[in-house]
Amino acid sequence: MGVGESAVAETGARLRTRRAILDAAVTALIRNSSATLADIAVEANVGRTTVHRYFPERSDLLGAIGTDFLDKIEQATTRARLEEGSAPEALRRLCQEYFEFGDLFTLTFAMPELATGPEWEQDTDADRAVVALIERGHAQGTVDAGMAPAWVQQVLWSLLFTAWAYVRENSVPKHEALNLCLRSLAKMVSP
Amino acid sequence: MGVGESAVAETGARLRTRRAILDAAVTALIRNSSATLADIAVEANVGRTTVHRYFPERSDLLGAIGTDFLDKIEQATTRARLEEGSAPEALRRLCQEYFEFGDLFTLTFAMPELATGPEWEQDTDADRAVVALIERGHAQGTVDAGMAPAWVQQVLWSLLFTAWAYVRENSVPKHEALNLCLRSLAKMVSP
DNA sequence: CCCTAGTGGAACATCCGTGCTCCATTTCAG
DNA sequence: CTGAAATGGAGCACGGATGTTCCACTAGGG
Repeated sequence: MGVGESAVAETGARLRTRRAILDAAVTALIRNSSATLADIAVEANVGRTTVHRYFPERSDLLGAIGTDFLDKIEQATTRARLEEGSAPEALRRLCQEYFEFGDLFTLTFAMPELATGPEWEQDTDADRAVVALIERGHAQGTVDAGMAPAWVQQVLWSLLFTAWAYVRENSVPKHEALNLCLRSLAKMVSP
Repeated sequence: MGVGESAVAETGARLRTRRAILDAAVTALIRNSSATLADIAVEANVGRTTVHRYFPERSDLLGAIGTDFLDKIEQATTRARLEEGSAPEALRRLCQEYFEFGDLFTLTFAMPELATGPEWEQDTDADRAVVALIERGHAQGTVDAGMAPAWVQQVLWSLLFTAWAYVRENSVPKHEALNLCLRSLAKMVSP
């Protein structure tokens, strides 16, 4: 390979394999939070050796899952356009955007170690945007002033987790859980 | 030992040791959900041998934690006297009773395997009492009919989890988190 | 006071996940 | 078609947790 290989974009095949392993890891770890690298390899239809090639140590894989999640959160937050409309409306859009990552929220609750490391220590842009949104709601009187931004944010996350658990355990259609989630959140923040 | 020893009440010392190990296990597992039996023994100020004497296999210990939790839930539910007063008032009492077990809720979220086994499969008396409470609220118009009993129950659990996480991560006094929890729940169920 | 239940510690075999190496095979781009 | 890239599989060493046994010790109840 040429000089500076580490900075060069990876070939298509490598990217695809990497994604497959990452996704398989999430699936396997949700099923059993102490899933083996061998389990993950099977889930990804890949040899265990290949997993080690992409993620030398287990912690590398876990870290990559966390970083990937962080990226998705960031993008979803952008898509929600939190500056537009009333605060409750924006919060509703955010909840809808986050909802599709429900399995990742579930995994993060079960494996707090995923959410460790430098990137998780400091506030992300998404964090700041959400806090700003709640504060805007406070200022405009559309969000209950008694509900602190950090509290609302944490409840949002755990409501998403709850919604997915509700779907799994009660075999309820996803949209129904999402609706309960949206309604519950709206009622909670309403002044 | 005499005939029927297994049915005989254990001596005081044994009961105390058993309790110590159980409590230490919860503490150690909250700190690190993959804590070693050796870690737990240290936390309990007990030899690892002793742990094995009380719980031959690791799964025995985990199972005992789950069963113990189930007992506590049961007792707390009884104390809350769910039949008395309006449904929202009773729900508030229930939340207050459950709140003290916050660490156990946290642990159960992180280790779903604690909540497996026959006792967890079927509905407990506590489950039925809570469902009946919500339904009473529906009938009397004091609880939003759109909030299904199972949903309310699950949200209650996750709000308790959230409240404790909120305390840990934002170094907020417990009573403040409890208040947020109670207010949030009350607003969600209000019609 | 005594003795017995209860305990602590050391030592041991075992199992399992991990990280690594080597080599044969497949795949894909030029 | 050809060679480099990518993969899969077997094998191996290592570490750490587990479960078990044995023995010495201590504390507390009769």
